[in-house]
Amino acid sequence: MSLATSAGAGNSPERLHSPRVLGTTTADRLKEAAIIEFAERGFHATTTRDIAARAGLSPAGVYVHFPSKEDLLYAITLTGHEAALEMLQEAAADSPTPTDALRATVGNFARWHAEWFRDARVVQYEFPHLSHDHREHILDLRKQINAVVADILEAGRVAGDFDIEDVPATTLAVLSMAVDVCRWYDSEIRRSPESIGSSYGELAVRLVSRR
Amino acid sequence: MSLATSAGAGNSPERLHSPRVLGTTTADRLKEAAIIEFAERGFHATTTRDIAARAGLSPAGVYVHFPSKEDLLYAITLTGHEAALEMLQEAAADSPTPTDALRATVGNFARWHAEWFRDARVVQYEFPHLSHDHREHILDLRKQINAVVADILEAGRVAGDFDIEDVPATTLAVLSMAVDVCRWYDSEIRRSPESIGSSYGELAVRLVSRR
DNA sequence: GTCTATACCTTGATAGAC
DNA sequence: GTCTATCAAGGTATAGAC
Repeated sequence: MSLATSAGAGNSPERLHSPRVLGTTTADRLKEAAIIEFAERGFHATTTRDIAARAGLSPAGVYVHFPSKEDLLYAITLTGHEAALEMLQEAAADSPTPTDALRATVGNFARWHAEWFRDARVVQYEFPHLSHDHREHILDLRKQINAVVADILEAGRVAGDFDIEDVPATTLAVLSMAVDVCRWYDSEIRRSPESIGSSYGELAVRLVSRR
Repeated sequence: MSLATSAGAGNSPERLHSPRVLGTTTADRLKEAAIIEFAERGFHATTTRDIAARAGLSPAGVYVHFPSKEDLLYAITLTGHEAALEMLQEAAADSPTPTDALRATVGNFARWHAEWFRDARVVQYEFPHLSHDHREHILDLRKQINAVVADILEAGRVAGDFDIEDVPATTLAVLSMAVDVCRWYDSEIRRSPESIGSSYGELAVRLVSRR
């Protein structure tokens, strides 16, 4: 599945890039289990016994695949950030104008935060609980994510399409809208991730377009 | 200090309603200490020993004032939600038009999430870790907070000032922008809470105004 | 209301058999 | 690679003196 198809429209029926490969190996099953537990109760409230039980292993079985609980969090966080960044870069590359690029990136970003809300919660809320070195590495990916949108806003401002006072501040506000989706979205919500994505894409365009 | 003065302008130098009374009693000192610890490391990662030490008490001293760690979280969460709701209601009441009301409420809400970012993080991120009964009660306050903004958007839509397709969805998006401020704001950030508030107020107006 | 001392439990992680 | 058994540390909360 190529993102190219969904990037422009923002409402294609196929799922976005999965932030993980599903259940292929035992390590993947452990990541799956840990995502569900971390998202539900937080990193520190989750025990390695919870994770092992959900993955169908004994408590000791976890440590064959990950040296510590924090390494498991890091693996999940890394995969999640890489998936999100890749998705944004593809969406930006496939868009002919800054307006299209903004709609596609913010729309897909919001959609991703709904579709993979458990992964997103771990990515966004458990990030501060990484070890120092792991956090530094992830921070680099976060800056790249920010830069994708900042570059679009700056290009649109220079081209005269956008009316923006402060590009970094507006980047933050626009990403905030999308990130916060994972806080309130869950499986009970009636609206589809595609619908959320397309409306957030439009909101972002509205927020910056010259009138 | 009345909020009436800051509600309209959104950039007055006085601080917004404190979500707590500072250091008056031992219970307040414990709340202060717990806010710092919960905001920094999360509810479950914080030990009652951490809180007691920061408040200058022995580990056992906490239980004279709060029956459990969760009750301490509830007390903080309740005060925080009440302060935020009161602030929004005053800001809305002091505004003559829907546009002014939206600018004032969203602006002050964003400003509050910067100025009291530690309190806000506890309010927003530790909410799921409350006990069932406590969570239900807080949920009621959250619905009232939502309603303040939803009512403003609906009034502006009916009056023809705003161009909104879906009022509940737009309410969510606008509040999301402001709530997410507490995720990235901290004492290192150069921008003042007042400046954040006034620019987020403008962004909200831009997002819904008929052009 | 605050302390010291401690009960009792759960935790992350390891040892060693299979 | 998975298990059972277990450790050492640290957790929340309580008892009882002052």
